[in-house]
Amino acid sequence: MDLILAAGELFAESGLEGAGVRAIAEKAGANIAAVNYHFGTKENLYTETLRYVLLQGYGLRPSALLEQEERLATPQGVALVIYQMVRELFAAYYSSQQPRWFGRLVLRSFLDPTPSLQEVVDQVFEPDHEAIKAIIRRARPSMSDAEADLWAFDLMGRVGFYELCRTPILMILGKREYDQAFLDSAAEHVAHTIIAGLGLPQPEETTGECEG
Amino acid sequence: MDLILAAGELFAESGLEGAGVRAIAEKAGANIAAVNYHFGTKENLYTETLRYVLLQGYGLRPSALLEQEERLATPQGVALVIYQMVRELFAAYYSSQQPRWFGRLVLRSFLDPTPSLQEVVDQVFEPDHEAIKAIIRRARPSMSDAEADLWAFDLMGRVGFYELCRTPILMILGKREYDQAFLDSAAEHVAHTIIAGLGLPQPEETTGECEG
DNA sequence: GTCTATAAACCGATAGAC
DNA sequence: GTCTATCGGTTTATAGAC
Repeated sequence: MDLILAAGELFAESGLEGAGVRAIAEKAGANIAAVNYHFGTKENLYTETLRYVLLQGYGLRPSALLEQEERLATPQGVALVIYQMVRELFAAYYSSQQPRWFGRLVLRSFLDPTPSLQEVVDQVFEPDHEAIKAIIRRARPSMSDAEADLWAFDLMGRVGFYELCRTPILMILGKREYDQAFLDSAAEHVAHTIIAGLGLPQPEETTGECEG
Repeated sequence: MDLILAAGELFAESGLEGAGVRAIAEKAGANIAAVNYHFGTKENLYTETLRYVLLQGYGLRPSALLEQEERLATPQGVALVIYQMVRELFAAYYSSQQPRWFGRLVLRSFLDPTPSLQEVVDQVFEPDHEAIKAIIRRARPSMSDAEADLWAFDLMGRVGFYELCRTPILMILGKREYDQAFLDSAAEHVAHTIIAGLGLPQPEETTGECEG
């Protein structure tokens, strides 16, 4: 197993301080000295792991949705794009196809900021944030920049919430792990309330997975 | 300075693994051995710190709002209770009167669960969650239990988001720290959209602008 | 590049004097 | 209850053989 993949899983689980290079090397099937040989320090490995997840791991980029100019011409089209984006964000964070630690590592990078966070924000989060704002502005062109910020934060925050609060949410729900039905209903709820809040018409073909 | 206050600040900043007992004792102006003398182990100190913040530090308990039976009789009253609750939650998490590390420590306790989390969830989060659900049900009595869960998660998640993502949000906004005007507008946005989403009338006496 | 051995520092916990 | 000194273990990082 690659050192970055092993490190990402352990960093996501236990944090930068909690995960040791011994455990990382052992999980990767490599020698302890390999970490130092390839990355120099543990912090460098952490930085590279975060960069890998955000720049290569995630297939989803909301900014790509902006290019669908023709779909954004009508309120129905904007609603569908928002619906699709929320569903894909949930899939990116909670799909069993993605390693489960991707989202958790991203959240940890917010609580334990390293100098590389600025770079990742500039290259990933800021463009995505602007893209979400632009899509929202298609629904309400008169919206102020500050209010568009709040709507965009709203959207991303509600997706990340179910990862951040996974443990207490599962305790409250009395479940052992999220099931697909719950994640589906949560994604539907987020998409539905945002679309309704923006005054857009609800897409009809909801429960399915919109093929465009 | 009290050991718990010093520990809370450092645990919030660096996590359970990142904060050392030496640094905690030094910040508290106490001897290293005092930690072991009063709390036995570092994990016990962490547990007591979390308990202190959640059971005594926060004045706010949404479940207390449930007792205002007469205000919950009308849609206008329910809307006002929700509005007030969101404003108070924002104040509890972001007011300069509260130590800034309160919210951060709570978030960390979700990512690095200890056995004490179950107790805190049972005593604090689960009752508050049920209280929020009950208030929401006053607005939409026919709502299913599962949908009320999602609305309640929604509310809490959007409050906590600005603490969790404080660093990237400030990077995106190009600010150095939250100012009161931004926090006010964020709280207004959350309250406004939830009240509107539940089909309730907006309270008139909102300090902000939103007239929909 | 991969491994062993080890350095140098730090950690939490504690014994024992006061 | 407070302090010093220290124990035993762990950490990251690295030197050097292969």
